[in-house]
Amino acid sequence: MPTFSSNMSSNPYRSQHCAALRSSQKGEKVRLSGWISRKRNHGRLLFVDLRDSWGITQCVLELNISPPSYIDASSNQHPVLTVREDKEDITRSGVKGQVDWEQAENLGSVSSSERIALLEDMIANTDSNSERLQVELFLKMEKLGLESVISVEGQVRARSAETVNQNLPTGDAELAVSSIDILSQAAPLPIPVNRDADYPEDLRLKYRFLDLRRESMRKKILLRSNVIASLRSRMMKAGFTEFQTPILTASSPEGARDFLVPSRLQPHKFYALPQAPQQFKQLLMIAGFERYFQIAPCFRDEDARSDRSPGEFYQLDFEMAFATQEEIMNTLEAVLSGTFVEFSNGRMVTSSPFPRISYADALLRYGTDKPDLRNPIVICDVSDLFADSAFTTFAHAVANGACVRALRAPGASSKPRSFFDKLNDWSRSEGQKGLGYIAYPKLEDPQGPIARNISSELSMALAKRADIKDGDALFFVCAEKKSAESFSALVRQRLAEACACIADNSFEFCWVVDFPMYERDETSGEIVFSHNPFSMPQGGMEALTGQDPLTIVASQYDIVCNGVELSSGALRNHDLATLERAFEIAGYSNRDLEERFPGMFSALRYGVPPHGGAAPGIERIVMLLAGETNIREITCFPLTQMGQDILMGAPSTASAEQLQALGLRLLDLEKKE
RNA sequence: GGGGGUGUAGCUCAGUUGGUUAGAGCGCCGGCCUGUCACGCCGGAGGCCGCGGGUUCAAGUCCCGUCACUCCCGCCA
Repeated sequence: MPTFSSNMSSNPYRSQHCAALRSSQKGEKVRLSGWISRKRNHGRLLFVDLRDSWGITQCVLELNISPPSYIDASSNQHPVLTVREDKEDITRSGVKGQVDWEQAENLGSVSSSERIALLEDMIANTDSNSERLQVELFLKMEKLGLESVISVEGQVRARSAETVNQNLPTGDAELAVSSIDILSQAAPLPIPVNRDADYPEDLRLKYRFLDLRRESMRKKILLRSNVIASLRSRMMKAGFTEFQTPILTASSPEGARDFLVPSRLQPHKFYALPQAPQQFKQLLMIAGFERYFQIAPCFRDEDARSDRSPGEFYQLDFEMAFATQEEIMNTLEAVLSGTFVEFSNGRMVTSSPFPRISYADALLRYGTDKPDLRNPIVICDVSDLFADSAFTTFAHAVANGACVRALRAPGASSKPRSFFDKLNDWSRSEGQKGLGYIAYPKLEDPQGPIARNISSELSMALAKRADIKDGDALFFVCAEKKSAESFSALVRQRLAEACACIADNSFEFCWVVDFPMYERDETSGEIVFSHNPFSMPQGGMEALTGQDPLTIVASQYDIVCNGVELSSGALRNHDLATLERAFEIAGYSNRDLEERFPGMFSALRYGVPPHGGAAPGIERIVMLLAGETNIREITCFPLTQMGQDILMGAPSTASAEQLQALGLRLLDLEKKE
């Protein structure tokens, strides 16, 4: 909670904020401003929870007035009005004498305007000025809708022991209101603000300014801000300088669809919004700024997912010159681990150094290049063990090039038969031939259809390789390599959930390194860049000229937390000849390179320091720390899945004048129909 | 581009095999209430059942189409 230290003695709205009230201020005169969060009206006692950016203070109004002189003071009725059925008779001037307190309980109701008129009359007939003010004040507050903005003045009171609210920092005090300024009245709310419940996405986005007033949303948005501040200060302490790079620019080498912005001064030409400041940060390296960073907005015109906004997101983009891959990784590791520890709230964070896993190992052991290490299950290859085995289904498949992967399910041997059958059915629904298993209630007593078909030596060998303990079960995925990898990743997740062995209160980091530089495009059969084309291949020019391209690995590294890829990074290919060769392998000529990346192409000829960097996604970091799986929950004003801003009405059509200025014409699609 | 989910009061939701006047909680309006903190109690208003078409004696309910939001695949460091 930030402290509020500015001197407010001259501020007309408040002398302190709503989180600061304490019983030690008893008797002090205080002015507060904020939103009416809740009201509790007891008829002659009214509580108002006043909320500002910092917290909540309970305000109290009381009606503690004696009846006016024309009322029989001995009657126990209070003077806030009830009137007779023959209310037609009642006029402002004629109230006197017609208020019949003896019969009040049997009387009908009056409209609120009548009530106010009567009260006004009563006030006029009241001798006491302070009582008149009390009634006025009470009515004024009573009428205000939730979320109206007011400024109140009053005296601080200590609450009696039994009325202290332990849930509020301000709970031992309250403000006895003596005056109210209505700054802005609120209409009835389309969505409640003072409750935490689920509301339809479109409604929340249409009234995002209300949605953001909710406590849970405030917390997440503030967390985001604090995380960014922490990242920024850690980067600066590590000697990095923040730079701004253009938003209106040319296409960058990331592979996504660009957002285009038409140029007015250059008709029929377009800017692209940056998919990442990749080229600019490399140009800054070449310009001699050796440690660059930026909380960089990035734009990619791709379809949304729950963890991926349609269009824009932020990265902690950084780059270092004269640095080795290890130095870059250590730098980022320190920043991320420090930030995660700072905001972890007691959750475990992997201690440095984070484990390093090769891309090939990751695919073997976890079936994915972004492993969730909270899951203790490790996949192992058992193709060789089954190759000449009596279990012919696997033996034949292995002979035909498939592989068999084994997954240990801790403690699953005691699960009922239906557990194994259901998993088998599921695997078929996922397009697999099945999901075989051996249950090991005791290591030397393997159970199940596969176990009956193979030698006990093989059962033991499998158990040994998979590190089976008494009570575990071992599952087998048998498929062509790529399919075996991706499916065993699903099985690994599913088994962990079934066996409840995922630690959900920790942040498990790892690095994945040695990514392949190239891969074969499955449809065209051609060799294409597997990831970032600007990465330096390990072995440099030698590797590019003397090696099968598909065996070349790049100096590229991903950092992964709980199965979420936070960032990829790389040493960049800073040598023009090597870069040209790298592109040549992927089918690009020097001319292609020069035309697509003229700035980089030119700059690489004038003295380039070896450099590299990475760019962790801000939203992914915040989502992990906030425990959210949906990016809209940590974004102030997100777009819908279809890329619309419901609140602001974007995207919208352009006027004919706007289009004309851009040299464009409206395509009249409607007329086509 | 493809597949799934949802759509009933201002909000959250219930609504049986297709069958009378579509319900509840919250909110709103009115009444009562001096220690609440999701205050409580009583009463009231509020509905194009997303939209369009179809089947039927009869549709919130079944069928077809469509729109919006959403989840996933494709796509995307």
